[in-house]
Amino acid sequence: MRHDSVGRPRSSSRGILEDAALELFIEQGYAATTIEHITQRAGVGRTTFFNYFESKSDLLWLEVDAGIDRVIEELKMVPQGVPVIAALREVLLVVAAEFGVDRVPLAFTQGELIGSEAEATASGLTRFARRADSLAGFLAPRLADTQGELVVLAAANALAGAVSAAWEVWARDGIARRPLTEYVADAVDLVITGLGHSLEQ
Amino acid sequence: MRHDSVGRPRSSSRGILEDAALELFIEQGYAATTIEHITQRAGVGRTTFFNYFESKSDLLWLEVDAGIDRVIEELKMVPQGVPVIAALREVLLVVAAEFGVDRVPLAFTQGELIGSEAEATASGLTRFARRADSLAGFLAPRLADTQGELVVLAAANALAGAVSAAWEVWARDGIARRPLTEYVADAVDLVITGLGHSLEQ
DNA sequence: GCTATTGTTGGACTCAGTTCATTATTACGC
DNA sequence: GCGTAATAATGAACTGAGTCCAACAATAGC
Repeated sequence: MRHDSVGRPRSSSRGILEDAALELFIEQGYAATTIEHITQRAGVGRTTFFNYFESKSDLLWLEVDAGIDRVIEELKMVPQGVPVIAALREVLLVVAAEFGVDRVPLAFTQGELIGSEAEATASGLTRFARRADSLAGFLAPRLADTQGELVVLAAANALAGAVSAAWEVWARDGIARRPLTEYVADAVDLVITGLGHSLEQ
Repeated sequence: MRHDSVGRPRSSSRGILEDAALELFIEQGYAATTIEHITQRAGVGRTTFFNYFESKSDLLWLEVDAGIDRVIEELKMVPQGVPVIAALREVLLVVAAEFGVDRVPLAFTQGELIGSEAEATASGLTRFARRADSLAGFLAPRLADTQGELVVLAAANALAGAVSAAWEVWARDGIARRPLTEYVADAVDLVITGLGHSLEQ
């Protein structure tokens, strides 16, 4: 069988587990649903769950994880010598354009059902970290000549924060939401052009 | 209530637990230390631990938590009408100045000992979230007239990301570290003046 | 068909974190 | 001092996530 980039098996069990989990989350909420429930409904053994997901909360962030994967892919293809920030912005927008209303993360749409707010926050932040890491990995070699570690990390964190805010507001805007691209553009440009410039004077 | 060896009463076990935990983390690492170990060494019942801390990982972030508390306090005292971003920057620098080399979070100094990298990341990100929330709480009422939710959240997240990067690099710089204020100033200014301005052309 | 690879499984385990009713300690009014 | 109300400490029993591992099943390639 084939494996994806994270090294996890890819077969039909994954989709079955996702479907079972979604049903149960809607029926009884996230907190009340145990991994055992999910695997029982999916008709597989409990251990199998951990072949496909690292934790229960992974199920809430499938789309965000996919988005981050795509950003990493696209960043790999950016040629050297291109203006760094502009290229990064472009990649973030291109990937955002791939996410329509059918790809809103469960974490946001089922927010009320989750119950354990802390766990949702913590698991969401794991995505923030991965996003920040991916951006730092892109920036570091391209800025190392001129900038120190602090600048690279601060820039990566700030951009990751902006993109996270974009996803969150987009998801929360419900049926009235505009395309994700617009949210990401606004948030990222705020950081790129500067808070001082945009908000004050 | 417990008494120490001299027989003097102690109003709370919190300090004892912190000390016991620090010892054990250094002796055997974070992952290998259970809450039961900590409470045993502290001479206290296991349940008592949860009277003082929400989770084991809280012990890694005591100083960061204190810093966020201080920022929240200071932000409360900022008068209305003051330039928002400038005031915020000032508060972040003032609080950073309170943290000397004796207040480096265990999360960073004992990083190698922690073992469970994922848990350290996740617990650290909980602090990021609280920091972002505190900044958003400050910005929201002051920008609501002119700015939407996205701008407020993106700005808060970006600044929180920058400050987190500052703490991290400061902590990692080891014995050669300069004052935390300098790191925070650089990181925050990067976001305030804009990545485009600072990093490109 | 044979075999190496990859996927699935259950069982036993550790430990964080929760709940709750009970008991110790302290603070305080008198 | 004495009694009492508030607060802190405690143990016991529980839930459930996540890990480890050895056995077993399915499959692809040959």
